[in-house]
Amino acid sequence: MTNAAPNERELARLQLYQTIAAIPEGKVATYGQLAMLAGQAGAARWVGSCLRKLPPDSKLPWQRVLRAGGKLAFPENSAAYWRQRHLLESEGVLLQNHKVNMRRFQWQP
DNA sequence: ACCCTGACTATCT
DNA sequence: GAGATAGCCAGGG
Repeated sequence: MTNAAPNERELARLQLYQTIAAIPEGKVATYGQLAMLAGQAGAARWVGSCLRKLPPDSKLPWQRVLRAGGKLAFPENSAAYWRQRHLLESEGVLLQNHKVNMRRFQWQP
């Protein structure tokens, strides 16, 4: 370890993973929401970077993480978009006009 | 230390 | 309601 200070950052990352794992099937959360729950309010982009680093075989329900407006974070023409969309729909999270109705599907811990 | 990038957001046209 | 803009945090070159 190069850091003398105890890694606040890594601790937050673990808490982030833990929080994401707690999102129930059929519900979704936003990047900003998760950042706040992980004690890193305002760090929505940090959440995204953490998810991007996840290994392909991760058990984490990354598909339940959406943008604030209910849209997926990927462009609609990308493979990742449809991968995530199919996963969500198989859990009962439906999309209308390329976005999820947050009023209905957002997780509220 | 500086600059750029990104699985982000809120606000204003 | 769809773009453009400006904040935002953390990483990496």
